[in-house]
Amino acid sequence: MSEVRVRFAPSPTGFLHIGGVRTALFNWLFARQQQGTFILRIEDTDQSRSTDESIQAIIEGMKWVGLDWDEGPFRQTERMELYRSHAMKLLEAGQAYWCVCKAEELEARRKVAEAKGFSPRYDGRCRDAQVTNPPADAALRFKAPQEGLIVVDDLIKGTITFDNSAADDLIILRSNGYPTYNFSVVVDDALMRITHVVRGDDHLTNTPRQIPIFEALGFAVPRFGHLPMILGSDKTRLSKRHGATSIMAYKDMGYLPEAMVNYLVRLGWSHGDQELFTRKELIEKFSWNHVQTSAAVFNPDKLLWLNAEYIKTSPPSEVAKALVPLLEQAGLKQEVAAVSDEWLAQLVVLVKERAKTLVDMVEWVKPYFGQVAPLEEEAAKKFLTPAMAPLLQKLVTRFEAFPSFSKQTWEESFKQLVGAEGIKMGALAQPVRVALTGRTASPGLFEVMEVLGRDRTLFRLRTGIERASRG
RNA sequence: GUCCCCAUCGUCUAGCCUGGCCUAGGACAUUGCCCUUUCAAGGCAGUAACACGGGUUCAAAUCCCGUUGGGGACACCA
Repeated sequence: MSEVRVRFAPSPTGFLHIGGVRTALFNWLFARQQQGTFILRIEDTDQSRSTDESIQAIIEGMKWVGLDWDEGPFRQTERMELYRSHAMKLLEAGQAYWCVCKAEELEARRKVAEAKGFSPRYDGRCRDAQVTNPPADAALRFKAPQEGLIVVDDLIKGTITFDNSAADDLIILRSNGYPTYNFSVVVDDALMRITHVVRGDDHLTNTPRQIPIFEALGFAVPRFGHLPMILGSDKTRLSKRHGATSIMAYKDMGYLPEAMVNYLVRLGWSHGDQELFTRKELIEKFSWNHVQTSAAVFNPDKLLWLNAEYIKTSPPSEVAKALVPLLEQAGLKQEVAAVSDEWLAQLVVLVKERAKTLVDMVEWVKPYFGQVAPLEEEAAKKFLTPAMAPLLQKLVTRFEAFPSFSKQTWEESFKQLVGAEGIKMGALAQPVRVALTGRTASPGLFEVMEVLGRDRTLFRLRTGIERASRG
């Protein structure tokens, strides 16, 4: 049994796309399950579109979702000699030939063919021309087989058959000496001893182009697996117009990496009715034959629900840690510095079933920093009325009698007052809520008091009374 | 146009390979009710799908063929 070696091979032409993350994820899961090797390879042979910032974005994104690689990142532009020498091997073996057709000519001929209703493939003009003294700007073409069948046993889609009569003589070395995608992948996948090439569905038709190159080079052909695409709500390929597609955009919107992983893996893979998976479970349970064969529509609602689940069930201290940078961004840098990690975790517990994202959570958590409750004008106007002042004063007097805060005793005392006054719970609770949090919606009152502590609770109640007296 | 892939609730999916247990299950969303000091969360209930047409079979969501519909690929992009 040979060791499993898989790779994720993005091209650095933008941010890391969530579709890319999903592809990486399936590869990573398989590698971890099989105790194989996961390789990160940057396909940057298109020097006009590749950027260093994109490479950084890929690395940053991979790290954020916790997909660690065992080898790499390799950059194809650092491996040019390898592609050239293998291309020369094909030339010497008579399996490749120089093509002197100009790019513009090819373009024009393709258009003519298309207009006549023919397949827009290369017409093979230079195939038998035997160009032995190529000009500097000649391109090298692979002599693709013209008959026979290529049968691929796809890990996900099963047996797929392609007819070689439709095969094209691909350019493998451009006139500028750079290899093309279909050639550099083959050389790299072979040299890196990749055992399973798992990539997006959009590469399916590249497979019959690549297999003959593996064979011509004398390399073992790996297994292939083609993941279905992710679609937008209108069932077209997911793009910016459907919303955020960059993985880091989701970080910024307050999503947890574990939620992203869980969502992305369930989009196209299932394990019975299970919805929530730990990473360990994912590694254990992952299997190719439960990967869906059809494309899936990206559903932001379900992602949001999952994120809320993870906010509720993740260790509060970890959620707090992820929350801190967002609090700082929201202008609470000093306030955050003044409190303990434990208190922050307590704060997370207080609001965690109300916040669906960390960005939400920032809003929920704001009222609990600082001495004074930031009163919402409308709330204050409605509940902190002169008529309420005496009642609130009675409550404060009761609370002041307790030397320290106790949820149980304070709650009992509160209810006794409500009973004695013959009013409804809400009649007292809402004004108190506004005094304590400045808002009409908050977590349970006594949980709020607990987080605030005795002193601040009393302080905010007294401030509330002042406001109420003023009207 | 040519080639390839795909087809279960609005969406993600279970079931399909190895036909009967399917009166088609779960989840998100949605609707109603319950809980309740507010807002959530939670609980319960409801609406909602095998694309269509032929076969094969005692029996088809499951196997076969066709139609339709969707997606992808056809570059000196990856």
